Amino acid sequence: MIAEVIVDVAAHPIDRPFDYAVPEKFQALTEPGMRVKVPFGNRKVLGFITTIKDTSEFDPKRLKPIHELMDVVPVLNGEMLELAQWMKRQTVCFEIDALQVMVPAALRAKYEKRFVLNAAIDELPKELHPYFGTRDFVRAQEAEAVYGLMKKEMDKGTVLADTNIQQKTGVKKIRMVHITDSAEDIENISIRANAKQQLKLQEFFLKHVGQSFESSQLQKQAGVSLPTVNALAEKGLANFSSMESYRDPSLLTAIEQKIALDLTDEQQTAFDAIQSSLNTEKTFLLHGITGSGKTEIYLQTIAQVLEEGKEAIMLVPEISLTPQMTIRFKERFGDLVAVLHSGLSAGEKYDEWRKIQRAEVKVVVGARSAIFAPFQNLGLIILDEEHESSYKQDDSPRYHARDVAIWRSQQHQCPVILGSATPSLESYARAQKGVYELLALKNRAKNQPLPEVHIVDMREELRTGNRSMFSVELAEAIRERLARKEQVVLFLNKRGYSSFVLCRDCGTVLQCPNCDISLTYHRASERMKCHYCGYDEPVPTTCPECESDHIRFFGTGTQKVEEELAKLVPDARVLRMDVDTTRNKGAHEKILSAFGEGKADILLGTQMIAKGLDFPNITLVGVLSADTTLHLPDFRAAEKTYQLLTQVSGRAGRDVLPGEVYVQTYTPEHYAITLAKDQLYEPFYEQEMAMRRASGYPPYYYVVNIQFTHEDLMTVSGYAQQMTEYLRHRLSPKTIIIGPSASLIARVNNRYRYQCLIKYKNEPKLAEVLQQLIKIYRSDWIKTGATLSIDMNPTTVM
DNA sequence: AGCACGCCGACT
DNA sequence: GTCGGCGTGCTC
Repeated sequence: MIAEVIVDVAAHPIDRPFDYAVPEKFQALTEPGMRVKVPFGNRKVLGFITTIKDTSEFDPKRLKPIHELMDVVPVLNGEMLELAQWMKRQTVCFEIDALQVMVPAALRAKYEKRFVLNAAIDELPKELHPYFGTRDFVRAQEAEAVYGLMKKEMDKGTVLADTNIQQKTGVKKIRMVHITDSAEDIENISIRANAKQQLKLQEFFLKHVGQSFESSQLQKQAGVSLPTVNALAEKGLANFSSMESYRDPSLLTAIEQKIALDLTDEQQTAFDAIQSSLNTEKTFLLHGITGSGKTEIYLQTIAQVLEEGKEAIMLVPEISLTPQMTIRFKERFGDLVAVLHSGLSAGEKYDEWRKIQRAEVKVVVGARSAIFAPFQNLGLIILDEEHESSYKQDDSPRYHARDVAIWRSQQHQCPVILGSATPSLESYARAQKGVYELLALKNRAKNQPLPEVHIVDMREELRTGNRSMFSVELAEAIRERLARKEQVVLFLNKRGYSSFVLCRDCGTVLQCPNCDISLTYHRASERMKCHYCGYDEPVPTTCPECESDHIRFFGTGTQKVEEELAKLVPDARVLRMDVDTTRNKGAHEKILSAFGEGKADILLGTQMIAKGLDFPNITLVGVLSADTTLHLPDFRAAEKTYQLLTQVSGRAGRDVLPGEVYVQTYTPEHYAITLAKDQLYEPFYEQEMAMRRASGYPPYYYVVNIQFTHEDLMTVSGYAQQMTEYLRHRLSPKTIIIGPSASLIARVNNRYRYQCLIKYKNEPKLAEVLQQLIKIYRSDWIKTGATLSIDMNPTTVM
């Protein structure tokens, strides 16, 4: 028996199956999709079995045996193994990366080098004795000081080098206490009269003869501590066992079950359309304005799917930001829901994943990677806010959850619903062409009017001498809400901005020494940090250039707004939500629920408040600067701006109170802003499509971004130039190749970055040419320390 | 990627 | 003379 294994080494020459002999003792158990420990070269690595076969092309005498099976039940099923190969082709990634991303991080390998004793300890020099202590191994890291001595022993053979492979986190075990079923024994045991605790526990035991408890529960109920339990156990009154358990991440205690709401006519039409296609592979684009009740359609469709005995995946951009979505799912489906989001620990994610694998849950709500939920009988996949860029992973494997969703829907013959108030141009174009079926919700579910949006020309404000961040109109509106005890959301479009330190004398802005980017000020730690390479340093007291002490924190960020706000409305209670205030676990939820309970008048935040905020008392939304995303050098700048403005505006007036929105901008005539005002998606779509057609970007063209990095500027620009020439010669003349040019952030971590862009409509040779390119890179450039990364269908080209 | 093998400079 | 620098070649 031979197993093909994809080993856990991400490198081009290794990116193919290696054959291993399956030892007799494993043969009955071995299956594709299991993780194995295998010898590879002179070390051991983890790998995934992809195929079992009888014969190998490889010289049978040189086949090595599988060292160990890591699983009893495969962690990946056949569908996932096939999906990994598809992802490898589609995203040009290593197969091992595709396999790893499907498995919870807790199961990924942790490698630790060790020295293992291979002789009696007294054969070793005295200096080494303390390192081994009671065990026969020592972690290499702990023995750095005696590396030379160890090496000598290794030459002698008295010490061996080994790699210990462990998964990161395992199954949580809890200790169970089983009380003996003999009341007599309990009564007759002798306990010293002054051992009060033991006597107390004895009494408890008598009341619960023969019963079992979780150790922690027993201690709580009997009012004793663990040593007391141990003492009685030693006397034979109880024994212990360990039981698998799930970690309980739920902050959502005691959720009341709720029943389905009535659908509006529009919702009903959309629901019916989906329902009649439940057993076909079909993609729906559910285009519903903000507040039109898309979630209710999701919930009822899922209910339908569950009734047919199938399972559903619900993707949300980042669930920790939308606790309300989670709550609604739990209200409707209770324990049948698993939740996967970035706020969970590795162990908690693993437990949720196991519930899915064991078919204990039927619905999973989660972020991007939840698309790999190992359901066997998938009946529906939903991507809410399908236009969100977080659905595409920005490092290898650079997959898009939407593409994976559609692939899985073909496997399972089930529909996909892409929901959005502001669909990506790609999706809407596909709907127009009939590739997806378009379902439209044009009215808000509770029939509230759309909020009234005012566009404020900040150039006018400047002309009239208002240099503050708040226009007169917005300031007035804020005061008005405060007087009416209604709530305000202020949105700072922070992209492109950050809190930096500027010298007021010479204009120097503190830069990262390794990257071409300014350092960001972190108030909590009083340090300057680089968001690209992690470099940090203390905040300087004098300017490093001119030594002036007029150097100060220039907070164009939320903190600065908060200060100005305090001057504007001193009595207002302000909650700030940004990366600084949400660093701790559960901080999002806390801030949001505090705001929901009316503990603050104003919520001030960045991108992260644009979504999911659904509170009835919010009647005013202010966008402080709409322009920051608009002028980014990216083909999606207008689309992003339109989406963001629509999303933020949608936070106002979601209940009975009407909403109002103020959008401050220096370019009030831009179509992304004027059309977002009244949520005129289709005109925006038409106009943006015309722009894309003219400039040759998606959805008219497919795009591939190829990036090179090297520590030497001339080398990398040279490679990029050669590569671009190569592509120009190999690809068809209709394909447009842009560049090479320096990336927007031209240096990160002391490495220079160049990129080139391929824009094509039809390029049958593309895959082949890219493989050739990788070959050239592999055979020559990699040796000089260059890196190459290929991003198929990038979401941004900056 | 990691690790061993292999061939040339600065130290006990 | 040896320790150790990193070039290059392989991994079922």
